Amino acid sequence: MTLTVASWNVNSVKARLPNVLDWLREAKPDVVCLQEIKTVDEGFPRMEIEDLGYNVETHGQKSYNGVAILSRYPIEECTSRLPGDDEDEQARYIEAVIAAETGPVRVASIYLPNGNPAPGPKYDYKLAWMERLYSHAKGLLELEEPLILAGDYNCIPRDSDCWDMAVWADDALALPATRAAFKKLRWLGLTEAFEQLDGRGHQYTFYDYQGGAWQKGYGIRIDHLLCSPQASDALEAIDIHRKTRGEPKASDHIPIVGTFAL
DNA sequence: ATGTCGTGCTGCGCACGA
Repeated sequence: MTLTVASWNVNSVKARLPNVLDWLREAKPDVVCLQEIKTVDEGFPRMEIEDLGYNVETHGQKSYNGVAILSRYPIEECTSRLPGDDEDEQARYIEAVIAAETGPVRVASIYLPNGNPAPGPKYDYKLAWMERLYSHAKGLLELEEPLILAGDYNCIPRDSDCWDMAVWADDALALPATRAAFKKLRWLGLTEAFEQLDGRGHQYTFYDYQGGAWQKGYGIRIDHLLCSPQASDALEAIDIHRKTRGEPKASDHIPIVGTFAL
């Protein structure tokens, strides 16, 4: 059996509904982690997606942020709060246990803060959020189960993951402290799926709407699947579905899809 | 730097976030 797990920042699920439905019909992913749904739970196009055979869990917010998990398999536990800050109102995390054929698989949909401008309070929030994610992931890894933390990490891990490092050097997505926090997360024992099976430079998951970035090839790789050892051992393929970026009314992000023997 | 996009109110143009 294989389980495909995708991550896609859709930049408004309501504005993107035709694109999302087309892609679900074509790619038929088993599990999808969505980010930036930009709607409250009641506004999520639940029925349209359920009609394609998905169970749906959302953690929405008005206007900004918002995450969701779609699954062709039953969703067991589901929580939508990253521990560590009771004051945090931003909907950036949802975690669920998927009842896959071979057993439970824990999946989280992550929308890590952008952090610009840096330095500043937004960057402080980003780094604090990454520290909270680190602490939470540490606990999850102790469960020793297949775990996939999928999402828009707003982190460019390497210079070769962007089209021109000179442009991004001072950006919150590439600053040394951002990379260090991302590295620290991986050092817990999480494997980045793309790095494990591919690792080439310049394989982007985001192209800005501005300045004809898509046409010029000016992209960055910021959407990642981080895998526990039990998930990493089962990883068979990783694909970036570039075709979606060329469609009318495309999201600025591209889905990344992992295939697991789970 | 910018030939951008989506949301929602200050509302039919603008501010904000990305």
